[in-house]
Amino acid sequence: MIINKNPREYLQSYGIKPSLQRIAIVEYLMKNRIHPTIEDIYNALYIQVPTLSKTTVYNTLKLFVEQGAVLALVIDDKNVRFDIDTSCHAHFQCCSCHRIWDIPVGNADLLQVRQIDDLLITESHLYYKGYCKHCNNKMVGSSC
Amino acid sequence: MIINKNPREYLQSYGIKPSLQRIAIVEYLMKNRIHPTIEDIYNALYIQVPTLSKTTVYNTLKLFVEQGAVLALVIDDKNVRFDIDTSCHAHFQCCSCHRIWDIPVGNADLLQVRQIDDLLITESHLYYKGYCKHCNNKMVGSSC
DNA sequence: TACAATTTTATAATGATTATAAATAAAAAT
DNA sequence: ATTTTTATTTATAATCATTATAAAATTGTA
Repeated sequence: MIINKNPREYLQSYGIKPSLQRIAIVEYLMKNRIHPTIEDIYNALYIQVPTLSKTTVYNTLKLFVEQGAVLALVIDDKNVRFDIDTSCHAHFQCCSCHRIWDIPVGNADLLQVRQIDDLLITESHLYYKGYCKHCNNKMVGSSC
Repeated sequence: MIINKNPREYLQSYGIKPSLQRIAIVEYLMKNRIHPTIEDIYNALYIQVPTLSKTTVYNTLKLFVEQGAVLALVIDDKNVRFDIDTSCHAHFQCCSCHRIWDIPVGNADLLQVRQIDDLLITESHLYYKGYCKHCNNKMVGSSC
């Protein structure tokens, strides 16, 4: 799935009707590949979409995830993060600044959605935790 | 690290002073390899340790995780799960019944704690989501 | 225009987790 | 053994992400 597509078409390709709010949200996800929280998205958009409500952000992301247009990342125990890049890659979260980065996976075999035992697997997630360059240098306090 | 060890020695080997409550909790984790939540642990133990408080379960698990005696699993967005098996393995969570199982990893390379770019990696987690045999047969509703 | 369906919104409710500070227990010192 | 100090446990309240609910606004359609 190409991400540098116009937001409207992107939504439609996943069977999602493109409303003003939905377009603003995908657009934000396309341009800000920081694995944002609901809060991040809301804070960034309520200026340009003044009527926006946080409930709408929750509802919209739930819809996007259900339709497969966005991936929900459960890595941080504090907040769910969202990733519009649904292609095969891993993540790294810094225990100190809590930012999340994409990590390419060399051998993607382990992440291939496949049959294991009697389990029907629909998603695979690989993530690392540790300290980013900045926080490791500064020796800033942990919280993982 | 051997898990079939007596709880007291296990705690001591991680530099944790073995109190009554702490022993009850590791013992529970050793005998019930179901990746329990705080709630699960509390519900199972407050009968045999009547003074037990949920705050203690939170505090204790936090200590165990900090000392490396137990692994915190962030897979389910609802609750953190705990695993006393800190050896290299993956997990599977059923989107319907929310149970979590251990999955062996064939090639553990991806999960090896190592240096990537400028990142200092301290933990790796691989997990799958989908439907277990029981829920897939019964076609029970999702919630992932 | 009027009707129906969808989407958005504000508000309240839920529920996991953390903060706080008092109570208890254990260890050390006298 | 008794006091003093430290560590641990506990009850309670606070926080904060997420969900539920129902009303309001918007869109599509006859």
